[in-house]
Amino acid sequence: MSTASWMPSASVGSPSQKSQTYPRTIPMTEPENPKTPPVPPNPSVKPEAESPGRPSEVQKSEQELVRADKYRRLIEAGVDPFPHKVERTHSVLDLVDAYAGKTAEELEPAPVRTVVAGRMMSVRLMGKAAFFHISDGRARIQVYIRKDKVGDEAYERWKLLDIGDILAVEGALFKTRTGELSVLCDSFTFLAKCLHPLPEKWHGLQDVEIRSRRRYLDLIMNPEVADVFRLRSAVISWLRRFFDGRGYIEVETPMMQAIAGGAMARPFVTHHNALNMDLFLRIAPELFLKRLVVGGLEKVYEINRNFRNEGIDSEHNPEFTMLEFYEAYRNYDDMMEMTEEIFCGLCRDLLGKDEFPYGDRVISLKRPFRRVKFREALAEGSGLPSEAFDDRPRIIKLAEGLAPEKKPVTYGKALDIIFDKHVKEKLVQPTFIVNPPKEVSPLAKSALGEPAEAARFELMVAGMELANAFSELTDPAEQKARFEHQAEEKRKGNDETHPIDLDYVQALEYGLPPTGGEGIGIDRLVMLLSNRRSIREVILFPLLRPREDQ
RNA sequence: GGGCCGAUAGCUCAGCUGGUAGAGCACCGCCCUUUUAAGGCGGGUGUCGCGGGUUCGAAUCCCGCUCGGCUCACCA
Repeated sequence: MSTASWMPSASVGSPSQKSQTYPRTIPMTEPENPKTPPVPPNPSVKPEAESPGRPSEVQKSEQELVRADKYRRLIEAGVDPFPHKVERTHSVLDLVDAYAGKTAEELEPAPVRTVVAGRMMSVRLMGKAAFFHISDGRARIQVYIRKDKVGDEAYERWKLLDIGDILAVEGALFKTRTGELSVLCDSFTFLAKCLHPLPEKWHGLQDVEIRSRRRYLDLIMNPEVADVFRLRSAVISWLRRFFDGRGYIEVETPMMQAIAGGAMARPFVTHHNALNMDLFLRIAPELFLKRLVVGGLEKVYEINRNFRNEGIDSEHNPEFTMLEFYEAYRNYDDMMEMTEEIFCGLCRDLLGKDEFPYGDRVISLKRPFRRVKFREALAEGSGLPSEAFDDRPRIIKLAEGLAPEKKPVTYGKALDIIFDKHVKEKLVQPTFIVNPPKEVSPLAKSALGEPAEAARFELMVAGMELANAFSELTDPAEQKARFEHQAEEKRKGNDETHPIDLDYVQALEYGLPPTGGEGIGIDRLVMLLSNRRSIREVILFPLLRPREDQ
């Protein structure tokens, strides 16, 4: 939303003019605007507070008109509408942490003076005095304002504030009769007007759509939402410390790529005008990171966005954050060790325990995690005997029955389908699914002694795939053959294939040392640790269709 | 993209087989100087998501659309 046209310009509120009468009537009706809605019949609202001029030409509600009018009266009373700064002595959290535990007797002899600022979240007005709470997002504190303390003029001006307004309060700390830490207000400073009513104090903001579209409102009303994003930030900095401490370097590889490789997914297409070429937003950084390992950067990691042009649901957002890391002279067994260290370390350091709830289950992150071969997991989850998986036509037929729209179904793909349908959701406790079929892993080495299997694992927790790692395929000829096989699959109508990247093959021809690589989906990791069932709860601004009225 | 469900006051929600919309909070007026979901008295502030249709009459029934949720497909 652009700046509201009815807002006073900066000069209007400048200090030199602050004692003058506000020179403009507010709000201004644009005379040529025939859509200006009729004035609602409300005798309590002054006529000049009506006829809104919001750029969107959306009619203001009664409460918005009241707020706009109070704001105008504040400015007319000489209040700077946009002050530059306020010197706080404490954050709200500072005060609560330091003094909430003190008794009235401890506070009284030497009252602590404070200047504290926040958003007014509730008001209890009692004639010549009032209590209200202010919040700065991390904590809230009560303020007691008395007419005989601040003076008649200031008290009347305070009454022009609404729930949602931001102000600074100066005064001394005390405890009320009921024992609540409070600030006895000597004076206050207006800092920002909230021109819209806030959601209800008791139920708050529930509407999932509004919570995502106007995340700021969600954050104002639902403090636990901010906790999720603080946790997300802590997860990412923990991971950076982890890798930095092990001699990894953090790198950034292209977001815009001529060939969208490193995974099998549909990319977004964009266009470069000067080069007159289409480019793809990356679906994975993998092939670039391994080029760096070829170049001698033996330990690299990247935490960044990937973009996949696929469906949206509670586990998928078109842009999502991925950690990928590669270490030379390692294999996937080493990556399994590291994965355990990462998950258990995060849990221990950020949650302070090795168990936590997820939905109606308790997830227990204790080393070592269970390790199950892909085929054994299939047998376990599907109820079929292990030998049944040697009967290839039978397995393909079974998979075709489970997912009739997926053609052609190869043996490897059939195993994948059965896994997704029968096994995945049963894997609640952390489980490494080891050695999936090679043909769905075109960038991984074959498992030692098992040519049909990939030297790869996926970590499943709470039915979600949290990590995916393998011993990287380093043989350029083999890699080229795998790419060509993918292209052949594509010609057969399989749209889940990896594109040929001959430049990457050339990099391999210079020699990629044995390398272990892994990807961890940050969004899902945060979902897990914060007990959120939807990816939209851990992404500040998830993709939504735009709305005209927003 | 398919199926199911939803959209009513600023917010959270009621509203039956069709008869011109209600509650709590918020808001407005009055009273109230230690309240805390403050309290008392008075006031409903609405394009019932949008557009058609049926009907004497539609929030309600039918059709189309928009946005969202769940789910299936796709994907991580």
